[in-house]
This record gives sequence, structure tokens and C-alpha cells, in this order.
Amino acid sequence: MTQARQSSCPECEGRLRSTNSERICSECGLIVEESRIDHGPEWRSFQDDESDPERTGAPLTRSRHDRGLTTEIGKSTRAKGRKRRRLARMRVQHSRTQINSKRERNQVYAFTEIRRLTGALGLPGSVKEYACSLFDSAQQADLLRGRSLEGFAAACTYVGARVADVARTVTEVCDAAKATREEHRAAFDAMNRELRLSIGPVSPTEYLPRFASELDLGPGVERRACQLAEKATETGIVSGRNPGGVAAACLYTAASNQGLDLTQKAAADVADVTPSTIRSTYRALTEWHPHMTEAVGFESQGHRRGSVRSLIG
DNA sequence: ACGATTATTGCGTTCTT
DNA sequence: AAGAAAACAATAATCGT
Repeated sequence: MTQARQSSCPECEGRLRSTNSERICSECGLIVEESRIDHGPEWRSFQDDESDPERTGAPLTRSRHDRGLTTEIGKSTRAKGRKRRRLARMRVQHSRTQINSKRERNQVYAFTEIRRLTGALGLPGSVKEYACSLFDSAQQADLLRGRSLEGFAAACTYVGARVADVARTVTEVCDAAKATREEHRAAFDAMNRELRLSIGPVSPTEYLPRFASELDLGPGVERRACQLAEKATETGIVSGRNPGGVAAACLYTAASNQGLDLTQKAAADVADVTPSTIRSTYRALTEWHPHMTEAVGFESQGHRRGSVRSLIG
């Protein structure tokens, strides 16, 4: 809202915006200024970042984590006494190393994928780190069994982008990821449930800055669009709708009101929707007056249906 | 390009079994 | 309690201007 000092991101030239404690780039999420508030937990696992001594880069092919080769030490009924106890011990140790190495392999794989994803989506390192730590939490919470690693990598990246206020749509993430929408969702739901992520439905405003800059719209238009988006949220227009589509429609409406020649198709494209979506939302946006079912219920109308769809961008 | 109309899709509800 | 089906809202596709 108040931008006084630097007007563009040193990395990607995106516009900056301020939150409570920091100024961040609206496109890549780079934190330009930060008024010393330490945000979130201190993640930093043993071996870190840039060096990556483990052989990275190797396994980008799809591999299910459970489907590897395994060796087991059978329970021999013939072994007796000391020999039997030795075997038992071996079995225990062996299983332990197997679990550890499995975990480690998974982690390396997931981290590599997260790194690749954040790169491909133009997300900053902070998102990558958050995503990795989130994956670690998920692993410790034993959320992985029965769900795909790729899904978790995608979901962690998605959540990371969300909390950094540089949301990407599920479509964007899944297109770049080696995961299907279903896998992403399974992982996301699991983490959301078990880890108590504070990830509510996406607000259209989260997409506004990025879309605005992609469309070369000035701050004035963006501000107006933001007002529209807030009003849309209050009115209940957003519930059940694709937030990205609403954001694009708000921008279109704002631009249109100011005489800019922004085409519906252009607005639709940045949000990955069709012009007809822009149209219908535009209508709802401009003539929200005539009829409003349940006029006064301000909280009641909050979530009628499609709350799930609002969750996923 | 925009608006109106029809088709499709997706999801919550409800109606079973 | 889990699954099938009718119902509804948003989005996409299509046609007309």
C-alpha cells in the first residue's frame, strides 16, 4: 500500500508491496526489506543448500517410494540359540538402516524436486527452504505412506508460495510438477489436516499484484481492483469461484472503468481461464446490487458451497 | 471483441443398498 | 456407513452481433 523507497524488485523488476513487517516483490516474493521480525521456525537441516554433496540431479524419473528393491533377512526356523539371536539382531539393524536410508533417499528426491519446482515457477529461495522444512515435518508426521512423493513435493511448494504471499495456482504448480492434481491434493489435504497449516481459501488479492504486472497495469488500477476484490469477498461473490478468475475479472473491471483498453481475453489468459469466466464475474461484480439472496446475513452467506474449490486456486 | 446461449464439469446433497 | 443418482453452480464452448 505504501511504497516509498524502492519501487521495483532488484531481481525481476516486479513491483514491490508491503506487508506488516516487510516489503516483498509481488512476483518472485523476494524480501527486499525486513523489519527484523523472525518469521516462522528456524529451519536448517544438517547439510544444506547450495553445495548439495549428495548426488543430486539424478533421479527425476518417477519412482514410487515403496517400490524399490528390498532385501530381507528371513526368519529361519532352523537357527537356534546364539545364532538365532544374532540373526534377530541383524534383522533389526538391517531394517533400521533400510528405514533410514529410505527416508534419506526420499528426502533427497523430494528436495531435488522442490528445488526444481521453485526454480521453474520463479519462486525465491525462501520458499524453497520453507517447502523443504515442511516436507520434513510431513515425513516426521508419517504422512507419506500411501501417498506419492511427487505429490508432497508439489504440495509443499504450493504451500510455500502461499505463505510467502506469492501464490501460484494449483494448475501452475501441477503443470510444472511431476504430480497429478490428485496426488497434489492428497498430500495437501493430509498436511493441512495433520499439520494444521493455517492455509485458508485463497484470496483473489493474492494474485492481483502478479497479474497486474503481467498485464502492465499501473498501481492505480491494481488498487482499484483490490477494492473490488475485497468487496467481492464480502458479498460472497468469490465463494465457489476460482479466485484467480475473480482477480482477473477485478483487474479487467478496474481497467475498464478507467478507460484502459484491456481485453477480456488478455485478462483471462493471465489467470488461465476463459473470457466467459471474466464476463460472468464482471457481471456479478458490477451489478451486485439488483438481487442478493439473503440480504443481511453477513456471516451466514460466507461459505455456501464450493469452499473446497476456493482452497485450491 | 463482447454478449447471450448452450454444453460440460465438478462438487455437495440426498437418496439408496 | 459407503455408494449412486438427481440437482446445482461455475466454467467452457459456441454462436450471433
